[in-house]
Amino acid sequence: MNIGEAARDSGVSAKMIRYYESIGLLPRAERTDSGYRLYRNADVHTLRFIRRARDLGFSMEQISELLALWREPGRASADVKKLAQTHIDELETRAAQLMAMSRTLRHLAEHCHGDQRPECPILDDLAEGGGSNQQP
Amino acid sequence: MNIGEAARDSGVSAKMIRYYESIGLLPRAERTDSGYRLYRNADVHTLRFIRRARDLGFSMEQISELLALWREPGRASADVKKLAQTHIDELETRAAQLMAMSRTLRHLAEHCHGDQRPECPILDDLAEGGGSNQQP
DNA sequence: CCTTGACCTTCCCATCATGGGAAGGTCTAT
DNA sequence: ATAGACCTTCCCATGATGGGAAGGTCAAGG
Repeated sequence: MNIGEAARDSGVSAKMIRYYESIGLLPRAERTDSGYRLYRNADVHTLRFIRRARDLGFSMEQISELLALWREPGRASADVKKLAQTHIDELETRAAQLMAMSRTLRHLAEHCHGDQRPECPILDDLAEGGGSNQQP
Repeated sequence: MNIGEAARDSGVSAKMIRYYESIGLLPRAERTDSGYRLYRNADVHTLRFIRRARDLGFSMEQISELLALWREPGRASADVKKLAQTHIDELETRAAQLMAMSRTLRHLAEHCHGDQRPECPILDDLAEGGGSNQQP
């Protein structure tokens, strides 16, 4: 099948398929005589793997490692789990940072009248810097 | 003062100060005869405002609006609050997405032995796609 | 046989906020 | 006068993705 069909079947855009090939995440695709890339069902399978890993927030580099482990029959599940755990920790760290920002902002917004008057603790905090809001 | 001192005093790198000027977030700085940018305490104040807003995750565009409101004595606090609320919602949405990814991955990792054996539910899920994990 | 439209190719540009670094000018203290 | 710290502008890179242009290919229908 051509790249368009592979894209539709996998949920990965044709643009991204080419990009993944260009950065070496995917092997160079076979080509027709006229230069069109050719894909088989196994390739679509791989593309779906990549899309799901992206949906779980893995970086391209991590996905590259996941693909290598996936293709290696003798892998140790410990290696996969370690990779996953690293990513879980990162996701939770990032989520915690966002929540901390949100919490700070919510506290400020609570005390903002939100009417026609100009007084606003949100701007006051930004201007005067009530101190760091990123707790140690 | 020169840009380096303004950078140290505000916590915004010299590189970023020039960038903010280039995108119009800051007015063009005064210059010495030899072309050096000149800053006053009020400018450092503004830079700190920007840095704090960045620390709270606001985008440059939002910061631009916040600065405009800050400088406008007749602003309505409602406008500030609305901007903040939009951002709070976005932060919480993003945090929730990260947490959803983390939760899915944690569940998969729980069932992964994490030893020398190759069987691994994490890879299985990526390969077979236990279905969407992003709830509707 | 030729046209049309859908598809493919490569190449370049843009995002967002930030940093790195090069090449070259300026300032200050010795 | 010279060293060293500082400044200037300009270009490039990030990560993952999309947009779009210019041009080649293919299948179907007249």
